[in-house]
Amino acid sequence: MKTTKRDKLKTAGWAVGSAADFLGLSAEEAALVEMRLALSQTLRSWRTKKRLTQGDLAKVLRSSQSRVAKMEAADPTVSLDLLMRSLLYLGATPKDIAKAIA
Amino acid sequence: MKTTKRDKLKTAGWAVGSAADFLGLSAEEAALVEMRLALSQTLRSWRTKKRLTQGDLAKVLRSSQSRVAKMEAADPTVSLDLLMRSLLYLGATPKDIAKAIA
DNA sequence: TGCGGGTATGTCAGGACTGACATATGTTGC
DNA sequence: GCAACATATGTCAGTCCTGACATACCCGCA
Repeated sequence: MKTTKRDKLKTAGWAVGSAADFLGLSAEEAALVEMRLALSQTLRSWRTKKRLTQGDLAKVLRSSQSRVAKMEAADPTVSLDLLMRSLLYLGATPKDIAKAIA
Repeated sequence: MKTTKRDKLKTAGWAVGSAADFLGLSAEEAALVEMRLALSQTLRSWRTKKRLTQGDLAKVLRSSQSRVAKMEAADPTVSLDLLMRSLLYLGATPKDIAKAIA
């Protein structure tokens, strides 16, 4: 979790669209980060809309509360795979996911 | 590579839209498979449009020809992460990716 | 103030993914 | 037929991701 502070800094005070490139990130890496961010926010909004706690969602996913927290924090250790799988298990469709990252 | 035959079977004779659920896959798993399929096809079409060989693309990605082949075959051992990263490095945007999976 | 439910952060063993290599299977032009 | 090139398939050691646990932080409430 060594990049946590940077990430918090990054997501803290900035508009979503402009996030994630004032460090030495290539365009591709920046796009990846923004996608991770977009998906994590979408995940949280779907979860809260369903009035589930992170623990509840963890049970659905057969994962753990801490991992859900990391997903929603767009922690660098969570993959896009996991984020997408989680959204699908929350009832989102590929279309919803597409809308989130577009 | 133990599920190779199933995958080949799966992708071989069927229309794209209907693929990937005539085995015991949950809706979520099926959606995941279809996304992998859609991305792999998109990857191939972007690569060929640019007239690159799998080897060329591998060099861009700092990967190997065999992995590129597996990506385009939607091999179960390639992650959505890798597919997306590859598309981005081919010049695709998140919007393009969204369009592919929608 | 202290409690209780919810969320965040750090860590780690084990499993999944990756790049690389070897090799097989096309495919094209001679 | 056979090179030369492109793509496919199998395998494996090293790396990264995952779930789980521990623990800290944050409220709202009594």
